Formats: sequence, structure tokens, C-alpha cells
Amino acid sequence: MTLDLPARPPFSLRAVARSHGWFSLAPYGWDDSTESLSYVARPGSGRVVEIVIQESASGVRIQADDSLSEPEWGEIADRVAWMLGLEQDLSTFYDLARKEPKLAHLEEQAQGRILRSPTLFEDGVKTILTTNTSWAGTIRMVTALVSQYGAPLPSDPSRRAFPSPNELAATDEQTLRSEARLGYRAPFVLELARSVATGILDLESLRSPSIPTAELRKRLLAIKGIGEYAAASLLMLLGRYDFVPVDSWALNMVSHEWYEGQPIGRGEVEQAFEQWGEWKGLAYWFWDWSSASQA
DNA sequence: GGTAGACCTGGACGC
DNA sequence: GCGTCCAGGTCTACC
Repeated sequence: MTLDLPARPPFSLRAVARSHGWFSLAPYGWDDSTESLSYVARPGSGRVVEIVIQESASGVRIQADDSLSEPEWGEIADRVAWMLGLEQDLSTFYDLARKEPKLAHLEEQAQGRILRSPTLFEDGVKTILTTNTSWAGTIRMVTALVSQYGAPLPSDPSRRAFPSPNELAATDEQTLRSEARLGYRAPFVLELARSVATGILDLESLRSPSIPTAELRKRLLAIKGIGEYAAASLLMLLGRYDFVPVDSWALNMVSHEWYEGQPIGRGEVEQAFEQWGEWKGLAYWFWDWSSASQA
């Protein structure tokens, strides 16, 4: 069975899927030959299903198991709309980007949306697993979490859903260290899972657009394991672009773009994009760094 | 508010 | 094959 969802133009599935590395983290998958994005989902019914998303004339077409119920389809439609930001309106940003040579191509290429997970819990855990490690390390840790704690897809048990807060909360720090090899991040992931599982932390409520960005950032920073970089990254996933996720790569790029390769700090990165105001993070994210990266 | 050191892991490197 | 060094953000203790 298939379901069509409209997207606010301009839209490109490839542009969203490849907006950052999330597409290569389980349980996502990207097939270059068919230009399709897959995801092993687990709606509230508890059933594990694979959904395959392809671009259509007006948005996307979702393909999934024929036996899905109407409520399950409804839930999947809502989640896909969130994951791909189908309704996001970036017209104000495009108006500004048109005047900047390093960003002028974005609207034509339908770039600007950032791929996210269906839940903020999943994005939170994955973001913690991007900190203080290489990208290969992030892939390894996420793969380990999904393969060891995620519910299997009945038609292909080698593929699994992302573990729920309850599933991760049921394990212990030592196991996360020794088997999933999360290192010192293990207690952070465990505490996050337990806080969400017990209801102490209502993470998904942070998706509400009514929460001021400053307040949202404060709440994210209160989560152990989430510092300034991770909070800015999560704010970006929540559609708040007021902060730049400054990591070592950002320092290097901004240094070569504007400071002749000299050592710089977080302040210089923020300053470099200050003029972009509420679009600061997005301008940084999609900046054409080709000249800086060749330096 | 700012800073130093510890936290883990895997990869690169030298022997 | 083994040991050492390094890169990657966040936390805690301390000033």
C-alpha cells in the first residue's frame, strides 16, 4: 500500500535525506539507485514495519506493509511529515540567501530542510553519540544500540527499529559500556532513557513551537551529556536556527574562511554568522565551504 | 564566568 | 603485535 503526502515547494527528497549524516545511521537507509529513503518504524501499536519513501510530483510517496491499519498509517504520515519537514516554510530564509553568493543556490536546489528522527528521544540519543567521537564512532555506537536493543523487523530480523526509552531504560550502564561500547556516554544515554521512560522528562513536548528558543535551549542543556554543541544541533532539528552548533569542524572551516587558518574560538564562529539572526544556524549549515575545505 | 583535567574509543604511528 | 599519542564535546571541581 502507498500513501502520498504533499510538501511545501521547493522540495527535494534527496536534498533532505542528504542534508547531514542521519541518513546513514540505523534504522535509516538510503538507496542511491532508486533515490529512496527507508526507515524501520515502530508505531504506537508496537508493530515493526519498514517504510520506503520516494519523491512524487507534489511531495513524497510512502510505501509500507499492506496490513497496516488506518491509525497506524495516520501515525506514520505524521511522523514522515515531521522527519522530512514537509510543511516547513523557508521562504524568508531563501529571500536572504538569494543575496549571498555562498547560499544563493539553496532555493533552486531545494536545500534547507534537515532530516530528523521521528522522535526527539531518538535525535537526542544520536546527538549525544556524535559528541567527542569520530563519525565512524557514531555509526558504530548507533548500530550497536539498534542491533542490541531495537525490536526486529519480522520480514528481516537483521533490521531493527530504534530502541524505545523503555527498552534502553531496562538495561544498565555496565552493559551499555561493555556491549554497545558507548564509553563514558553510557550513563548519559541511560539517564535520558530512564527520565523519558518514567515520565520525569517529557522530551516530545519540546517540539512545541510555543516554547521560546531561549527556554528550549535551557531545557536541552539541563540534560546530562548535552552541552552547547549538542543543544544547538537539537535546536536546529527542532527548526530553531538561532545558534550555531560549534564543533571542531566548524572552528576549522570558519578559521580558513575568514581568519586565514589562525586558531579561533566559539565566539568567532557565532560572530561570523551574527548577521543571519534567527537563520544563523541554517546559514552555517548550508554555507558553501568549498574554498575553506580546500585550504 | 572562565579554565583545567578527566572521561572512552578507535585510528594512526613508531618500534 | 604492542605501546603511545591524538582527536572528538561535556562534565566537574576549582578559582
